[in-house]
Amino acid sequence: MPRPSLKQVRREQILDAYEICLIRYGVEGTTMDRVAKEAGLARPLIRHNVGNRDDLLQATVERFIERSDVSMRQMIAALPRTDTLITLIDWLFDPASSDSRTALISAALVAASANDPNLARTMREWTRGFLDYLSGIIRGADSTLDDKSVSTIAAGLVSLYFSVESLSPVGPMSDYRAACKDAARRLVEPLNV
Amino acid sequence: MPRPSLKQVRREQILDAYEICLIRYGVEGTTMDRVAKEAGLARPLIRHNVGNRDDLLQATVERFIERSDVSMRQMIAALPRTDTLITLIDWLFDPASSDSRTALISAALVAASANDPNLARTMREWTRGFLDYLSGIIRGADSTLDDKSVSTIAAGLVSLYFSVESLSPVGPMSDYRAACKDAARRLVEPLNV
DNA sequence: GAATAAATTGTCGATATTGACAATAATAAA
DNA sequence: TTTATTATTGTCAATATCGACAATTTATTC
Repeated sequence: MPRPSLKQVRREQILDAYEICLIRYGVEGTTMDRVAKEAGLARPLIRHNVGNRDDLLQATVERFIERSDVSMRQMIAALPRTDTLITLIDWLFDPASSDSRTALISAALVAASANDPNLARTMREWTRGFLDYLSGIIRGADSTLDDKSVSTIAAGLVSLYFSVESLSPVGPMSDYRAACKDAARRLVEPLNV
Repeated sequence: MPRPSLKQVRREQILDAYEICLIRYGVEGTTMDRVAKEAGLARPLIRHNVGNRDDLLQATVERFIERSDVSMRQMIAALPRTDTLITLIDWLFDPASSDSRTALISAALVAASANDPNLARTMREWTRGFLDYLSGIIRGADSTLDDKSVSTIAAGLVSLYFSVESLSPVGPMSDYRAACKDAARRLVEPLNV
């Protein structure tokens, strides 16, 4: 009887646009008009389908965490049992398979955490979760490693990866990327891969 | 005869305030009112002493580059001849001596580079300069190193350092900081310090 | 104390942004 | 074809922000 609801479609469409603005203008610089224009929708539709500014941010954060969780599990499932870490490093630092979106969104959210204690807590937990995922991978690749070594390698890989991707707004820096990949390899070199 | 000029004092005061806003709200989220309130001055004084929005950004970028250049040279001059890299790592990752301002400002400027090709070029050059400084330190610490190793270590240290400092808005993560410091040590471990 | 040049304050119009509500158009089922 | 429900558009007032200029105050020098 009713007209079919597009709310879910529109919602994704709007959150996609919000993410792009988030990367380009940051949390405080993202206006409803910019989101609307980016989404190709009228501004009242933003409100109709998602809500006001705060609702947009909250919905984006929730979707971001949900998605990064899913893609992390998928990546873990797709990793081979041998040469696990070498393959992981290839994926993380290959310019073709690289996806700077996650890093750029997290950078914007971390920056905005300075004014938003709740967001700060969320992003702190998200970071810990990311490190935990990586720790699991490393432990699985070399079960003889002690805990300290595991967290050291995990922190090193995360840092190198996010540094490279976060720099993408300034344009391609392929030599820096290659150097970071090499540094990552050196970190895992002494291990039993 | 004329009233003594406070232009230089006010200018520094205003640029300091702008930097704080830049870290908190980003380039697009920093308004003249926020800068004025942060500086404790009336808004027209911002215009009188520095200029409009664009002038503020440009002046801040120039001062940022100038300052980071000076502090980099000072740090190089202050480094000891023995245990150079170990000392450097201690400085970079000691929470007491750490200064997240540089990293947070550069993060904000890099993010804003997505809309501003000129800024992108500037920040790309600044990053290269930062890497070059570090390469020089590393080469000075171990003159037997080949070029590739030097740039690998430099990229690794820069990545680890900026990752740690850029995370500061979410609050202290002392274990992550310690893990990154340990990763940095592992990178320089095989060297003749 | 008067003159001069700068700092400081006051105020304006133009535009941007938000939140909210009303009105209209569209689509599927009965 | 009517009806119900939703999408979409239109419009409004309140506020925020910017750029600009005029008016006033202040401090130094003569």
